[in-house]
Amino acid sequence: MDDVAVTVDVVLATVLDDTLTVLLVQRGVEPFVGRWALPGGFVLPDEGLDAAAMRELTEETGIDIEDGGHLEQLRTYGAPGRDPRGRVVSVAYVALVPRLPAPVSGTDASGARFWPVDRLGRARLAFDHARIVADGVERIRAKLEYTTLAVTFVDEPFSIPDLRHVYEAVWGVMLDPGNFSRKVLGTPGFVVPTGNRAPIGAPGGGRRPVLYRRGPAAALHPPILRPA
Amino acid sequence: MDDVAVTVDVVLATVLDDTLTVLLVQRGVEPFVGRWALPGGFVLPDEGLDAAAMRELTEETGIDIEDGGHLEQLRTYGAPGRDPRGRVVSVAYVALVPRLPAPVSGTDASGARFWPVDRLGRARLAFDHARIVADGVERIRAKLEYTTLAVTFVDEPFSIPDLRHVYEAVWGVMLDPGNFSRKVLGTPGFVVPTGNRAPIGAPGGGRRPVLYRRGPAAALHPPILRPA
DNA sequence: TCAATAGTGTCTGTCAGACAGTATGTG
DNA sequence: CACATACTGTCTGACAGACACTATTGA
Repeated sequence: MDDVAVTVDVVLATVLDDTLTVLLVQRGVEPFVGRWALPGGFVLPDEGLDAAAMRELTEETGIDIEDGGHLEQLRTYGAPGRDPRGRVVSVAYVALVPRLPAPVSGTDASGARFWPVDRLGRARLAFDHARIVADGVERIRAKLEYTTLAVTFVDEPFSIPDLRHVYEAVWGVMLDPGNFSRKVLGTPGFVVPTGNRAPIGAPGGGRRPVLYRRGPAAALHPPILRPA
Repeated sequence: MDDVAVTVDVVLATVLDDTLTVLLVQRGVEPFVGRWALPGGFVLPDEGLDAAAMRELTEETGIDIEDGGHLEQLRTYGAPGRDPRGRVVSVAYVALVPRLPAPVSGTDASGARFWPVDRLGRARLAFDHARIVADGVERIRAKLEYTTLAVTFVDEPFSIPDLRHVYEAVWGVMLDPGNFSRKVLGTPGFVVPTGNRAPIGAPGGGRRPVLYRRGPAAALHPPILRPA
């Protein structure tokens, strides 16, 4: 009755070069040697699921979710046959972090890099990880609508246009700068002003935007909806 | 590494007497003998998670989700110590069904009944099932906003006021009959008219409402939002 | 100077909610 | 008749999206 193994897998997402990307590791062991996969691994006997997700992420990539990041459970994948080694049930997580130092490979992985989510057709992911990534990306896109999670993708301090670039990258659309600015500033607790403006010398010219930090609000009322 | 057991637990909800209720079974075996708990049990070695949820529901209560019901994964609970028998990770599900025949007790359960969700303080649920029920109820309340799931709570054919009573029961609020009717009929594919009206002889008098069946639409654009 | 960007003002169409008014049923 | 319920009409305030306009910067 308990020859079932439980693993965690993490869809770690960030915005790089105005593109939504997820972290994949190249597998160094069987099965699927050399293929790209989500960071993850077996849950230890006395370890909570969230703790396991954070530990595996650190072990395989050197990334610590604690500083400014966000981690939440996505869903659980348990179809028989999804892992050739036997019955493996995987609890998937989604993690969001600001721009990062380059990930480090861990013991079980021979490489790690961020992949743009719209270039994943090339990656030939191991197991059912393509499906898990797709579900995770959709979760992220949906959550930007009615939560303030977008701020976990930017470093402080940030400007309203920085935040807009996050929405544009994640949703793959262009938003009206004026309407977006009004919307964010009209939501109490979304961002708090620092009193400063961006330093002189930014490329392209233009008025220097006001800088903000993350606010205390978590939910968004009213939501910022994706264009139809 | 795999002395972890995987179970499924099901929050089966229905609307009875204009009240949202969930099905609980009284445990007949240790641990927590005599306490109320969610129907559920161990996943079999070659069984998918969804299939396990349906099987356990039928075994413990005699209820088959197939006819007109809805089943979806809720989330996974895996804190160490949540089950005194050892490490047990539980994949929780939410199920919605129309009014039902009385549930039958199964082998592992000495009783089964529907509990109104606002009377669960009395029930002293086993394990962490109080938390799971709370999460499931919140999922249901949220999903009524932007999906057509409410129709899975009513028998066909049904009237717009029937559907409104579902929303009122689940959300615990009163809705404006006129605005609700306009909203539902203005959403293509939510309901399809049968051409009939409710039979003469309903209690309370009043104009006979038009009867409908479930429509093909799953999502709701725009959503029906809970009042603030 | 021109080009680019930040942010405000303003208008318009859509929609939610309040509520009046009409149609149709029971007692 | 009185009364209850179903449903339509209509108004108002909030908001999204389009877009003009001003302010501020680099080249």
